[in-house]
Order: sequence, then C-alpha cells, then structure tokens
Amino acid sequence: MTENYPLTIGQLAKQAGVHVQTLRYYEQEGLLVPGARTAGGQRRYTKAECQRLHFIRHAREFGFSVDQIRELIDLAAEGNRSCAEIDAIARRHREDVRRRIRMLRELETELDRMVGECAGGRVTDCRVLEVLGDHDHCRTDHGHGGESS
Amino acid sequence: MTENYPLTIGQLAKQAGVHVQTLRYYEQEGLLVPGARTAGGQRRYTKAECQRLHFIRHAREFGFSVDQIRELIDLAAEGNRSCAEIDAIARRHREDVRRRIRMLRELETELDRMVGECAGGRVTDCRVLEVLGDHDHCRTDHGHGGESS
DNA sequence: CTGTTCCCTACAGTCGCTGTAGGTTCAAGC
DNA sequence: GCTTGAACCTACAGCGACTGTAGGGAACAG
Repeated sequence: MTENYPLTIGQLAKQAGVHVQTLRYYEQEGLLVPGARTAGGQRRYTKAECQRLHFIRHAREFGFSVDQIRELIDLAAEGNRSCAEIDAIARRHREDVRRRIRMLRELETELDRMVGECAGGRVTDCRVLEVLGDHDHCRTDHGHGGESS
Repeated sequence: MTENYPLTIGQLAKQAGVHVQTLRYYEQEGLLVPGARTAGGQRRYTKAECQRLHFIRHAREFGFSVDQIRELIDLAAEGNRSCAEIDAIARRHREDVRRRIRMLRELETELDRMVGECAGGRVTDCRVLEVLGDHDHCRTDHGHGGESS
C-alpha cells in the first residue's frame, strides 16, 4: 500500500489483482461506486473505496454471492444494529458450502468406483460408460434432483 | 418404463424429470437429436433415444460437462477402440472434483471460525465483517487466485 | 368444428465475470 | 502548444447449462 491516492481504475485493479472490467462490473452492481471522477469522466478511487474492494474480493473468495455482499455492505452501513442478520447470512452460506461438500464427496466415491474398475479393455465393455448408462450401478443416491454447479 | 414409443417431447421430459426446453437444448448441442418428426414438425423419440437421455442425465449428475458428454458419446460410438480415453476423461473429472472438495473444506473451516466467534453484538464489532475485511484474520490461504463456482 | 393441450421457433435472462469495438482523456516528451 | 501512446470511456456480446417468455401451429377429444 505505497500508492498515492486517489487511484485510477487501472492502479486499483492491479493492486487488488482483478481486471479493470471487474471493477466496472462491481460499480454497475452497486458494490463499489467511486465518489469522484475527473473532468474528463475517468474514475478516481479513495483509500476507503480501495478498502471496500478488498472486503468485496475477500467475501467473493469466501464464496459469497454479489447479492449477499451487497446485503452485507448495506447492513454494515447501519453500524448500530445487532449483527444477527449478518451472522444469519454467514450461517446460511456455511450450510450451503457443507451441502456442496457432501454432494461432491458422494460424487467422488462413485467416480472412484467407476475409474477403479475400468480394466482398460475395449469401449464396448467400458465400466465408465456402463455406470453412466445405468443408475442401478450406483450405491449412493447422488442426484436425481441434485445440485450441479 | 411402461410408455409406448415413440414419445413426444413432453412425455420424455416427464419420464426423465427434465424440462422440455432442456431436451431442445440438448438437441441444439448435438447430444440428443430425435431421428423422426411428425408431418407437422413435432419431435418423436424412440426407446434408444430415451436411453441416451438417461445416459446424459446421469453423466450430468456426475458433474460431467455437456462437452465432456458429447466426447463420451462420440467415443462410445466407435465401440471397438480402447477405452483409455474414456478412462482419462473420468480421471480428469475426478481430479477436478477432488480439487473442489479441498477448496470448499478450507472455506468451511474459515466460515466455522467466523461464525463461531460472532458474539451477537453490534454490527460495528461484528466478527464476520471483521474477518471479511482483513485477510490477516485467516489461517488458511484460501483464494487469492481461487476457484469460485 | 371447436376447444384445449401440447408443441413449435426464436430470443432474452440467469451469474460473475471476460473480451471486444470504437472512441476519448491523460501525462509525458519535444 | 503539440504529438504520441497508454490508459481510460461506453456499450455490447459471450461463457455454461439451462430457464422463461412471446407468438404462433399441431394434435386430438367431443
């Protein structure tokens, strides 16, 4: 943080390790609107705005959606309230992460069985295709109303 | 499977538990093109086409992409070859699943610490916001070039 | 022949960016 | 002051795997 403020969009992008277009996208989504522009219309970011970007990026790395982050920012702005809602968002998100882990684990188990039993013969006898073609091969009830993503 | 063939798109969709539009999408992507249409232009699906749909759905539940599935179908069509390529696709996919599990586990750990330490006070003291605002709070080096999705 | 239900094509929207086209502004060097 | 080149601007299309909508045609029962 040896930068001198305000920063241009390119400087901020570089500092935060994101693309310039990402910053314009965050602005469009209402997450990070620079308070000032030059006479010619170019964006200039203050230190506070840079800190907000770090918050946003960090929350994204935690897997929070842009909508959730907007909500967190709005709640944070009313600093005097109980943080119960913020806690609730984080807990819901954790449940979501846990659910995804569970499904991926089941998937991994099935893929292990599938790959392990492929003897490397001809395609017509391929275990992988066989398993994919018939749900009865599966032990766990992955999917049939599942997640993806 | 007490249906009488050929099936209309709606009957097939219902049987397979997918939307009618999804079938049209699979056709557009070259995964499942019905061999016949009525004089009026409506799609009719044979039993073999229904079985292919089950293969496709099952592969999707395993997290294979539409591109990967097209590749699997193409390889399966040349039934006489070695199934090494099919095995390779499955193994690569398994690696991908494992990588995603690892990242989600790290995320879960951080969310646990975050949520666990929120005392339920005022927003200005909220542990969740604090952690999100400062990467130094994290033990694991999740992200900073991470996965998402 | 009418009515209802299903089907058709074509296109826009989802999410979180990324990439492109075509034009403008800024800062540095002369 | 003038020129150059990099960085900036807006607006829009594309990704993946669907989902939803609009406006119309086909199939079938009564």
